Amino acid sequence: MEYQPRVIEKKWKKWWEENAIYKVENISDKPKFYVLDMFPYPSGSGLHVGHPLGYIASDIFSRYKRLKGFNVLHPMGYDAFGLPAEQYAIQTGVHPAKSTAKNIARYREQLDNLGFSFDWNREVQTCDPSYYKWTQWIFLQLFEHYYCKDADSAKPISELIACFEKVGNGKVNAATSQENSFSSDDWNAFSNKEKDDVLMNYRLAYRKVTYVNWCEELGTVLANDEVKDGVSERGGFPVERKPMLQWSLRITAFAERLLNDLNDIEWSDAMKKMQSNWIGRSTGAQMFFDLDGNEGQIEIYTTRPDTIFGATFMVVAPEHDLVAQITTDSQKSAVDEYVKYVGARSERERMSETKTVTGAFTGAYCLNPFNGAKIPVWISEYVLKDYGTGAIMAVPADDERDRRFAEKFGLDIVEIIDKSMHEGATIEDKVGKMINSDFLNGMEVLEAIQAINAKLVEMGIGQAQVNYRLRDAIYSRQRYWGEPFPIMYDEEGVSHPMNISDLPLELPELDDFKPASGAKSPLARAEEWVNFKEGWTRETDTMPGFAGSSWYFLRYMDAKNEEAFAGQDAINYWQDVDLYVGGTEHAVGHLMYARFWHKFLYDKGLVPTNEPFRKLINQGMIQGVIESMYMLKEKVEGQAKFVCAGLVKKGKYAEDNTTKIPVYVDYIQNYGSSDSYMNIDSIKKFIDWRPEYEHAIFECANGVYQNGGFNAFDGVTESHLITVSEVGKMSKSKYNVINPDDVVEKYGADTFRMYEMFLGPVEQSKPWDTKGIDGVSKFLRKLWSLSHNEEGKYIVTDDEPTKEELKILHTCIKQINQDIERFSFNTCVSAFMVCANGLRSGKCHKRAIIEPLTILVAPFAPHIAEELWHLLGHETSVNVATYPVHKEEYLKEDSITYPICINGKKRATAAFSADSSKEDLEKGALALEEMQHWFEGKTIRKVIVVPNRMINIVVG
RNA sequence: GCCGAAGUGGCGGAAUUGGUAGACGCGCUGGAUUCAAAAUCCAGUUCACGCAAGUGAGUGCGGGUUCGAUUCCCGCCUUCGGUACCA
Repeated sequence: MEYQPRVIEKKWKKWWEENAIYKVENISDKPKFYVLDMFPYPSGSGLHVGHPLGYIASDIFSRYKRLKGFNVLHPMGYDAFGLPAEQYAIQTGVHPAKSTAKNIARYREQLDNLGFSFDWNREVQTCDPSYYKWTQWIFLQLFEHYYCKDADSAKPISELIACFEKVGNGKVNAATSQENSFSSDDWNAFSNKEKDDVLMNYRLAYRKVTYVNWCEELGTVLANDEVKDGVSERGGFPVERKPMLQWSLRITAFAERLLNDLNDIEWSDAMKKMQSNWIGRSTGAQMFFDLDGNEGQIEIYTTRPDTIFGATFMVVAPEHDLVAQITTDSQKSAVDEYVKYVGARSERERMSETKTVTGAFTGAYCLNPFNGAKIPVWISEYVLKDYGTGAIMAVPADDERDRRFAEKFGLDIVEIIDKSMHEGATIEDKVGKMINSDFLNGMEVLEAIQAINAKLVEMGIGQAQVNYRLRDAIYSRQRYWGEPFPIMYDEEGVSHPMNISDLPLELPELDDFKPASGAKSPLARAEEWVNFKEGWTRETDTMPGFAGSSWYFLRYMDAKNEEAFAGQDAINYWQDVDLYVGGTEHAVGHLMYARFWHKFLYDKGLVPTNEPFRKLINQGMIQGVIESMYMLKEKVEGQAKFVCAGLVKKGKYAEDNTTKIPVYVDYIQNYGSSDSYMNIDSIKKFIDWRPEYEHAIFECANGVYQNGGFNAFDGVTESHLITVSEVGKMSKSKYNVINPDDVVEKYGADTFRMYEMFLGPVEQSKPWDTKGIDGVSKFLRKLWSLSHNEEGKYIVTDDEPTKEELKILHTCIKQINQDIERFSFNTCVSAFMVCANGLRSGKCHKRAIIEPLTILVAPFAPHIAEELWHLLGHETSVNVATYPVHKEEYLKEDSITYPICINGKKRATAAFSADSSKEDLEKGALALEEMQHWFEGKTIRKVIVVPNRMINIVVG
């Protein structure tokens, strides 16, 4: 028969399933290999062509590893808790569990359509109680542990309590937010509530006051990306920063290990750098400044303690606890107003708008501990409450932001470092000699830092300190669709963990998913669930998205275990993930949290490895083309009016007076290019789709279309309404989502898989374009035709292959091997094409060539490979074949064609026998007739011969 | 703003360690086949000048190192991802 992807793909999918070809056992003689994809959030718009890019790459690699003799774990599941399902529930009343299940079913169908080799027996869904039971369990483990810095390991909180009972906290070296020290007598005298509060300062999962984006009008907490310019993206309502008591995870305790262990894993330098910058380790000093005429001190952190004599003012975060206490009456209104202004600004805005300086003076002063100088205390948004101590000493002479602040508010600038010896040194460079700095004068910067740190300790007003930019992770969400906290509060408000035997704590049924009053999670509405016992309440917040995704890769190892998050035998066999494929958008979020959880489990002895993901490769995003029309903001004669982008460009209509209305890309001619446009047909399709624009006006450069008629200006019959083309995320709202099902329906899954790979390097982002797919489709037909004649008859022979045929095959084997190992799948596809073209022009139909080629192509195009494999007479799957190995002897060349260059530029080529010596090559090149005119009137200065590469003649 | 990545023909991209820039594919042009079309096959296709042989230019922009730079270094521009509650 002829190549019919629809028929053979269906057939083999069924066969694979019936024969459980992709089922993986936890016991095997073969070496293990774990290939993992970042699991998807099952969104309502379904899978688009961008999602499978990484899945195809990892599937190819998994199949390749299986053929190479590994026992490969290659699972898939769903990150199924999340905001979109909850918002959908609020809008439609459909329970998130229901819409999520529906979306998952859709995803599964779409994934199945692509011929992946997932072992679906191991599927996980984070929203499944049998899964989140263990998410809750791990949370409780975090709750019941603290971080011991001496052991550099997490330890049970019970050991800490025992220590408090005996000696208090004075000798404890732990990661903590506890500021006061207490004795064993103090501890034993504490009430339960006081003890709970103290322990919260040590637990790895703990409660503290943190800030959320609160929108009063919407009655909800907003994500940062739901806030634009201080107002909610939906509706444009004001948003304020509101303090709330929330759960956090003490990830900062693991900061040093998260940083150091990057050295042991095979991630790209870019990815490691992003993580290490996120952790942001800095060495500096903690310093205390007495307040002038006020009780207490200001604690600051600085990386440049040497610049203390240039500190002409202090800046504390507007939310800092001290602000209310130290602000003088005369400054109170200014400070209050400023605090209010900052409250309406997102953290991102505060960080990014560094050109405009804002702030307010508290009226208070503190004292320089070395010379007693009075230093004014200001507040400004550029100092963040959660970074360092939330207060800095400002040194305008040596810090860009401080200088701008000083200039704006007329504060003193005292030069303290003479950099004249260091030409080109920037303000950040730690070089130069100290001036105007009392006892530091004349020292080099690095020397001065040492000296001042010693002095701080001596005077008891500070010390050298390591600080991290990394902050503890806020773990509470005021949402319904997440894991409930297995935490109960008693009459005194003391937190108690639930018993493991009572887990999972399932979400209560609700029919209204809107937030409850007072910034409370919707769970607060489930009163019976919350007040489950007289005087006791449950935590009503739920866990964030990263909870379920921080450990899911461990669950795959033993997905059905009811006794543990995964059995120890399974974990000890699979160890860790050998290859993790996912997008860079998770660089610092998910990947950091998962590493943190893994290290915690490692400390507990529950996993054998210190790091979860040995090798990481990043897949780029496949973007969509967004096509939109300009619509005037004001209606014309009661009708919407669309205008050609050309007219906007020429200035007939101002862009400010228009909005962009996205249009289905299918309607557009030349979509994705600068001359994309809509013709009359497109406009009609658009109106069919959006009937509200039935009578709208469409003005083009050459005429106006309205009510079904085109009124041309110039006798033309075709309208050209130019549209705006942009590249961006594929999303439902942009009408540019391409469903892989449609592509598979037309070309087959094998073509789709190979085409996605052929588009370019996996790591690179690129816009989707179906146009080029024909080339890959043709390739597969060519591959088919190697074993079939024009009538579709099977024509494979047992003839001996020629030297040339063996060379083509073995070149291909070598390259595919090399390229898969370096994850260069696009060049693999090219190599296959070159091979098929070569064999076809030689009319090769020989088993000795086609059989190895079939195995080679199986990871990429598994369906056609399985069909060909069985046609070749095999009973078992091509998946259990043995991968071919190339033989160098077939690749040897008798002669090599060298480029002959003049001053590095190719001017001719010439073939020389492969065993020519350097001298022969030089002589031969110089003697070439076509080269002679390049030597005329010039001197040959040098001849560079690189064997097997090139010959370069330097003339001048 | 900060952190990270990318930029090569009309388009997607190749060039693995500093050594023939444009493999492979799309598109386009011409031809074969066909009553015609689709499909298929063959040839050509970086740009400029030239009938041609050929000559010159050329990997975002500006410099540098080198016999030789898409590749290394310095300074910019543009686009994309992240920026801690999108996932």
